[in-house]
Amino acid sequence: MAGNKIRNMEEFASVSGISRPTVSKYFNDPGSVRDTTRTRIEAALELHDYRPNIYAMNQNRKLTKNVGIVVPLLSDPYFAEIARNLEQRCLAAGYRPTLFSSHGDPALEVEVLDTLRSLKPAGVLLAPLGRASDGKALEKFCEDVPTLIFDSSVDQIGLAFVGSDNFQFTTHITDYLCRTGEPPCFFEMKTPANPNAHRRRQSYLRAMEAFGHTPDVISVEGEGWGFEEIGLLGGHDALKRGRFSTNTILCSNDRLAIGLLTACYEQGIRVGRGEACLIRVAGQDGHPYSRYTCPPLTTISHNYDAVSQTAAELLFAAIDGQVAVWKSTRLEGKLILRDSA
Amino acid sequence: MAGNKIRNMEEFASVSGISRPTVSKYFNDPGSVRDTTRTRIEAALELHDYRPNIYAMNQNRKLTKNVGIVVPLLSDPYFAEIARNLEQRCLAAGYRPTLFSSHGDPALEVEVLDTLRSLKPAGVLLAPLGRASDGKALEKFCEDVPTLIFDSSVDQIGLAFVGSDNFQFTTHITDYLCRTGEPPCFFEMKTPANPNAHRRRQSYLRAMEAFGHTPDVISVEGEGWGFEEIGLLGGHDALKRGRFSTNTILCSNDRLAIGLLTACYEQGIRVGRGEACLIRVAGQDGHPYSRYTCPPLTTISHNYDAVSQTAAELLFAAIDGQVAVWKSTRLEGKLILRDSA
DNA sequence: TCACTTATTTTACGCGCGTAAATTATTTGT
DNA sequence: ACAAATAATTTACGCGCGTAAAATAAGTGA
Repeated sequence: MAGNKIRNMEEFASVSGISRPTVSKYFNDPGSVRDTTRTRIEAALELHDYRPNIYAMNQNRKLTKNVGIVVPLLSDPYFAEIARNLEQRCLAAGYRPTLFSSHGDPALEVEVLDTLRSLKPAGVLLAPLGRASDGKALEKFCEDVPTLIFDSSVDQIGLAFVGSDNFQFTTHITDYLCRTGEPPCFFEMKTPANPNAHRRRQSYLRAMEAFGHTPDVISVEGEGWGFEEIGLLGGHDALKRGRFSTNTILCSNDRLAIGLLTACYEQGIRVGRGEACLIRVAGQDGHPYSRYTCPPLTTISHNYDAVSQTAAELLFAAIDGQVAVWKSTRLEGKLILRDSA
Repeated sequence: MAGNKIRNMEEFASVSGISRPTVSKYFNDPGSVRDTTRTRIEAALELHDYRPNIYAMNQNRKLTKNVGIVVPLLSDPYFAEIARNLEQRCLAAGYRPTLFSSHGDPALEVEVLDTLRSLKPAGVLLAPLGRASDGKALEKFCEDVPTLIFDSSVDQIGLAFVGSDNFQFTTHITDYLCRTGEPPCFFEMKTPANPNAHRRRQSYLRAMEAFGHTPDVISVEGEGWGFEEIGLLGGHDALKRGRFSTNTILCSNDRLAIGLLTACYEQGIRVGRGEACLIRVAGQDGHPYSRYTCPPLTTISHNYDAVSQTAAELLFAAIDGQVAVWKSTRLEGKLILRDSA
């Protein structure tokens, strides 16, 4: 570990008694050299702690071992969580993940893609901003770089899409709410950034129709990615104006629900399934904070593990040259029953 | 923008009518070439959209334009927020920021530093894990790479430390609580990961003594970085056992408070300053979600902007060769009055 | 043991750019 | 307009490694 200073691969090769090309081969794929050779290299590695210069390494390679992970908003714990999950899978597969956030800004998203391009990544795991994304730029990027789209689907671009089955999400939780009380109203943003929101509204409408109930969609104003604030303000407004036609509210996503719950609290409206409760509120996403709302939020949760595993595996397969036709994988969510509904 | 494919700087230099060394100079610092030259290069840039190969660029440079940003846990919105802030300042200053998270794991923190080292960064903005950090590894890293420590201080390492004045935080909010009601108990983790927690407890004890009250510290069990869960479980336990000697609880941080508020809710204990409220709860940090707890959390907030600005400026100054002796900057927080206390 | 396969070594080149030194061109002050 | 100061060009080398081709060595199976 703490030996002489090794300046380059040449020197390291000589102290390990192996030729430089073989050492180079080892670093590109430790499994590609003979066992005895690998052992000798790793023994030398223990003694001298040398690391190849990544800049020199990547200069002459068409595809590096880099993998870019792009999410719309890293300060949203949902994306932070899935990014962390993906990051570890990349590491485990021998790639070097780099995290990027578009910070909710389409211009930044394009900049991120440009930056990414210059990194010559082996592949990219991209969760687009959605509606606001520069579709042309995304498409062009996907042509140049093996890109797997996750979370929210934008056309049929990239290698494949992996996300959650919004139809199943909303249908399932709507069904639950109908069976256990009054049928739900649907609380959403009027102009949602994310296409999943549209699917959820559609699914709500269809599910309500199928169950023989009259749907009621409350679309609140608000731009951007401050969903809690939008839910809070829109919730206050809707509550004051008596906009909810039943005592049950299904929110388009958990962050909106978090804001709505705060609005309910501030107006002294007790939420939950208990006797003394006036309304029920449910969310969708299984947001890391949904456990800690008051009351704890009933929601339908993404299968974080399955989504990230599927996404990572599809990307790695494509990187390994396994060509496959574009496909969309949508995974089912799991209902998490808590006190809010 | 959409012109012929330029393969390298040589080709780009020829189409722009400038020599390659001058073009190289331009990319390293656009201000270092004559105005007319810069204009011509930028005109050519419009036409051919060439970007230098970053690997070749960085190979021969001792210090790159990279800046590493390391936080203990990116899924904590507090760190996500400050990381975003720092990221944009780096970008604005012409650096290439890269985000890393230690994910609460000391071993990962060391790995991150190793990775960072191989990126030859011009500088690093590092928020250590704290108590659990491998102090030796941090110190060694700081010797090799210009590193500015922020958020939580570990010895006197790196270029400087920038963070919040925990003493002022706790003293200020304790004072507020004492003036407006019963003096607070202090709710904390028994073995906090972060050294700031120790400072806050000390400050609480001192402040209570100064104000002539008897302190009461409730230290709850729990390891790791799942503070909300620790606050929830510890809160339930403490409430059931009547551990709080007054009706006011000051939490060591907002995430703990979020968990405690949920515990209160689940036990039907009304929190706030109103008539019908049994207890008051306050936090510390100004966590992005503190606005959306029920009731909204009174807290003392970091000055995010000032912390990140100071940190960034100190690092950039050091990178520019402005030597300065190690110093610690601790910025005051601002009390945010909401309904919880 | 011999032929065969597979892995390693030797040799050599090039990637794209940083950078230094000497020369030439351009700008600036007066 | 001329000398001085500044900037750009020319030329040339090297960084650390990928990688290809040919030669050699080391394992493998019968």
